Amino acid sequence: MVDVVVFGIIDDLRTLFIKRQSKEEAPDEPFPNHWALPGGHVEIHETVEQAGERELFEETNARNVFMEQFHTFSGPDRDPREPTISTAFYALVRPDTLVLEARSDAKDIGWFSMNHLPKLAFDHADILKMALERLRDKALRQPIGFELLPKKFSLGQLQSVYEKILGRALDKSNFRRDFLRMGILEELSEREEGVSHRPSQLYRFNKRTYDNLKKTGFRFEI
Amino acid sequence: MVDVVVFGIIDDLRTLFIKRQSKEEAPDEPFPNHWALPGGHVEIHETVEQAGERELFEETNARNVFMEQFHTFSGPDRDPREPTISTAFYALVRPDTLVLEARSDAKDIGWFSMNHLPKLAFDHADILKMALERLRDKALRQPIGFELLPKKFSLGQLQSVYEKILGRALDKSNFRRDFLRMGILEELSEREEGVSHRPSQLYRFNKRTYDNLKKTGFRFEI
DNA sequence: ACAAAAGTGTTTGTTGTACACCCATGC
DNA sequence: GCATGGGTGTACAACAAACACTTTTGT
Repeated sequence: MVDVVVFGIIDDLRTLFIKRQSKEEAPDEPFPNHWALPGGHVEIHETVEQAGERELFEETNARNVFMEQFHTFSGPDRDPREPTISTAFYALVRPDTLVLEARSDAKDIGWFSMNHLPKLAFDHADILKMALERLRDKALRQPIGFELLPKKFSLGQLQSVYEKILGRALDKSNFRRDFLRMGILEELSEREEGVSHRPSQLYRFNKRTYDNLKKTGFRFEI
Repeated sequence: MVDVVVFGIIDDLRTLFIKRQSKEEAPDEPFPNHWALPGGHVEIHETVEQAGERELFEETNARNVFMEQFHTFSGPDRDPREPTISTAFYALVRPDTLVLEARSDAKDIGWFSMNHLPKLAFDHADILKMALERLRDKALRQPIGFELLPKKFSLGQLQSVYEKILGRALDKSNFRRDFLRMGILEELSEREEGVSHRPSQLYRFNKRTYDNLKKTGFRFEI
């Protein structure tokens, strides 16, 4: 099996859950009416990565999304029906680019803020908890903030993303200095428009430069 | 399935492999006479962690060993017989405490230095490569060097372990300063004996202090 | 003029890095 | 006395952290 923790930013950091069917709709299914992570079985010809991507696509119609395996959960009691082994992934998406769609076997689909979670099915609360830990760890060591932003963004937006992931405030001056020093941001000739304050400079992430730097032993770190 | 990469230090950093049977002994088994990682199936009542521990015990008679899950490998072509999904672990042991034992279905068992590896079965070379990456990453952020040393050790031994894990030289003065500053080493009233140079002070790792420090947000780092 | 966020500069203390050097022991 | 690894001290550069300040926009 695979389970996918989908992170996106809508005001704050949120994750995507799917509502399971009621007792009447599916008498044999455990955790009726509970919210659960998107996921499912691995097909015979697939890798677990492919299965994760497929499941995500089925729910969100999103392709080419940042996704990383982080842990495999197992044990005889995870699912009351039978022992299961499930590899868990976290994915980073931009919610505005998705087309959510509750499939036949799901009643509903929705975003939940980390501080207002519903009751979750199975051990999905544990999976979510670990996903968040890993995401935070990752954010400090690899430039993944961009995955949650549009191509063009301001340093203010970028800082905000990192603050939401890490759950703590960052110093503006230091954040900018550090990020610009790395040289992986490309300054565009565009600026923000229509805001009632000084418009911000827009940047984009230069993946090529980052990849080159990585080869030379450079280590991203916040 | 589970696979276990067992690391130990014998002169340099080595890993434990098991020799598969020959074509004559087991005509239907793939990779005859190849060396392979210890591993096997997950029993119905087990977690993958328990399966990893069991497999390790069966080969080495070692219990209570540091072991960590690091990745799940999958895909239809990993095993020529059938698609398999295997969760991989790395373990840290002290080779002198083990009782190696080639089980019925294995011809031989042995330690191999990372720079003199034999031809490996399946995708075990990939698994080993990732295990080493993860081990190095871990070594920089968590005090695991002790797992490869006896209870009592000198700072020189400790530094040597880290150098072997990381594959690069470390500055003696800085290494000592940093480690002692953390306060997780307990100075013993013993010193090294019978060496033809100044005898070294012996220490032991104080896990309780480390756990307390961790709670206060302390982060081990080299 | 004011609010609001963008953007800059500076100061202070801490840490990383690279050395040079002294110490205790066996041979 | 010499070789060997243990153990210490220091100087410089780089960096983290905290904070105050200036700039540019819309209302």
